[in-house]
Amino acid sequence: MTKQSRGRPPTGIREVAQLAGVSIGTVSNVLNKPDVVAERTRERVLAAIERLGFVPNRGAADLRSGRSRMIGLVVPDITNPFFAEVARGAVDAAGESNVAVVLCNSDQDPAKEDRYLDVLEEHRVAGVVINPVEAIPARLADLRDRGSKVVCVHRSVKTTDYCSVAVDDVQGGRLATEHLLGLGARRIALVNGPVSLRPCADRRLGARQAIKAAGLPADALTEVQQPAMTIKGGIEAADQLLKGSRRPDAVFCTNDLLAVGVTRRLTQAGLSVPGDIAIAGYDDIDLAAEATIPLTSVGQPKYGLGYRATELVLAEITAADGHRHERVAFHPQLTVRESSLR
Amino acid sequence: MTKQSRGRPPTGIREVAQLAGVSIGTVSNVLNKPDVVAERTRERVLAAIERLGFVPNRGAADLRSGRSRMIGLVVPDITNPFFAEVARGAVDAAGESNVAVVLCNSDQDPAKEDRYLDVLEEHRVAGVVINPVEAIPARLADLRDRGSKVVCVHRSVKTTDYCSVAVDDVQGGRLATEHLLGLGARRIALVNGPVSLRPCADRRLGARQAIKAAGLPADALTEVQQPAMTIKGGIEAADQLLKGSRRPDAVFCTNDLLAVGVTRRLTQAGLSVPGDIAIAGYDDIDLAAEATIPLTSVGQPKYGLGYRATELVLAEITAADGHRHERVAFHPQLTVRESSLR
DNA sequence: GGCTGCGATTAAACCGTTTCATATTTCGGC
DNA sequence: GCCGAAATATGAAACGGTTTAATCGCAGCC
Repeated sequence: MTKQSRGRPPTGIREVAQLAGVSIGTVSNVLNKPDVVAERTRERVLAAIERLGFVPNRGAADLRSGRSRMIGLVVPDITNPFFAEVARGAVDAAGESNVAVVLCNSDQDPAKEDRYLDVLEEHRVAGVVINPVEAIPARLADLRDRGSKVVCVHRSVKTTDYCSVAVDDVQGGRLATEHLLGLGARRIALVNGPVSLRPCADRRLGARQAIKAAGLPADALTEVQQPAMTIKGGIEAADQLLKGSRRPDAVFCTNDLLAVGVTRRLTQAGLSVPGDIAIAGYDDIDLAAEATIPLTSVGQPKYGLGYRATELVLAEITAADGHRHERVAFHPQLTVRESSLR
Repeated sequence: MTKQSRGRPPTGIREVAQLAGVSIGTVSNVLNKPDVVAERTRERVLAAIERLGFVPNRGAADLRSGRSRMIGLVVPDITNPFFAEVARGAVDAAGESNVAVVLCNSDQDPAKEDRYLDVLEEHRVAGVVINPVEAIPARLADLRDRGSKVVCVHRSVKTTDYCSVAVDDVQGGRLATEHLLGLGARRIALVNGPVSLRPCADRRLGARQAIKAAGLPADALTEVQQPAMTIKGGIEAADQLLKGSRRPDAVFCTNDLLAVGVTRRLTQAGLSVPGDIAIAGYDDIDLAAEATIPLTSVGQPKYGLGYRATELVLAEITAADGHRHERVAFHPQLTVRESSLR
């Protein structure tokens, strides 16, 4: 229990040393290289530590040793369930090594990202796991020069200057489209977000690949773009589909909210899902499984993404120099639910 | 841009001092009490800092000054959207003061909570914002004795030993029930989780208060308890309601997932929501607004909870001794949607 | 002209550890 | 019982800043 009265000078390594009757160097050894100190001594020191309720000051230790037991995690928004999962994975992985994770929300704002990176730099974090706003902010180089290892997560990185962990969106697009084709669909609508976003572009590419591989003409895939990837956006997209001359027999939405919106509008219009039109979404958010018509969706191993990225950064931190940057590609996974059951 | 070649000795305060032709003490002053140093000198120093790309080592500064620019945030699970919001609020509030937030997930496991608190203690965080597993772990006292300020969030605290921020669940229960009564409901079913959970007990209490205040007999409120507060749990609860002799004319569920389940089962059974039965949920999760029948729900200012708690802890940290602990109670807010429209 | 007072600057001590060169102890072997 | 090597323990320096007491320069004042 080791109560201390408020305000008592904090117990430090020297008081432990004094109580145990050894030098402070020995106490330090007990803490860091227990095998180098004789058992009897070690026990005595440990007893003193216990008795005094001594908790080493990691900051001081880090200062002297030049190491650091903190990493930064920079995500656009922890409120986004996707990144919450990523964060969870990161924190868990770091926790295994007793490394603390500093959370930062960039809000997709380069300036904000910068500010947080400043903070991380000041704290001399050992590493940073980041979903960068821009492709590769030059800023990251500074960070690394200052000694922090950097790993990019959920963003494809061209350079081999950093480790990175991402999910193959092209494959995901292919997966969903192949599934719909397998159902017998021949006129597939792609409800997409802004293709300026890499994931949207990649998922579309995957869809096209699947169409081509199936030997179908390119116009078997028609695209509707929607600036906002929300339920409302999905509803609007569905309206467009309903207006069109040739109704599709399947819809692939590049995210689940769009898919939910589309589903809602189509059923509302009297069409049966999946009877008349099969639907697949992307991201496999909670809502997908819980929707009135459970939604087929391409899931991403979000937790794994964060976990692995953090493992990588920890490895790079520990690595005795010889470190080869790694580019890890996770595979998306298709979960088939009622919305595409025939 | 200030590039540094890999491995160059990191620029420290002394190199800045040398370049600026001043002592290191002056540089420190420029950093911490800019007004105490002459303008000309300050400019010279700032120029040197800029030129060298100097970034102060916060850890070293904290060590000597005894302060700390980090706080810990301990939540059960960042993956839970509720706590994601809280975290967002906390990070934002801390960011205002350039304080870093270390994220910890206790998983409702006292042992895990303890381990994370150890980590925070070692890092000598200035404060901790925590949603504690148990009412008030004795552990928190240790933390505080070590110098960290502690604020409890989203958990009612009996003692006045800590600041705390919580939402009034009794009021929330009352709010929802009053609303249903106002609709003309006279037989209300309460679909509740385990009342061993404080929020569940409180929300029920609020419901009862509303019934009583309306001058209705206590049995105007019937309760169905469900161990799992999930959609599936809601479906099962609805089954019980359907079996019962006197069908209720309104249902108050103590969380939204239950409510979604109940709604789904009732409509599936041919009943109209809100026509035959009005439904209200609790928490106002995203799903509530996005459900097929948008759900009336009692919302909690989650973001505000985290933001305020962090403000409090920062204030307590800064406070020059004279600090009175504060118990902040947030008011829940009812959002009426289709599920209870008449 | 000497003294005071004040703002600006400095040098040295210090924060709590780790590190490392050095000192001391232990111990097997003869 | 002695020797040298191996095993342990030690003390001081160092990490990168902040803090404090002391110093410096200089204007104002009698």
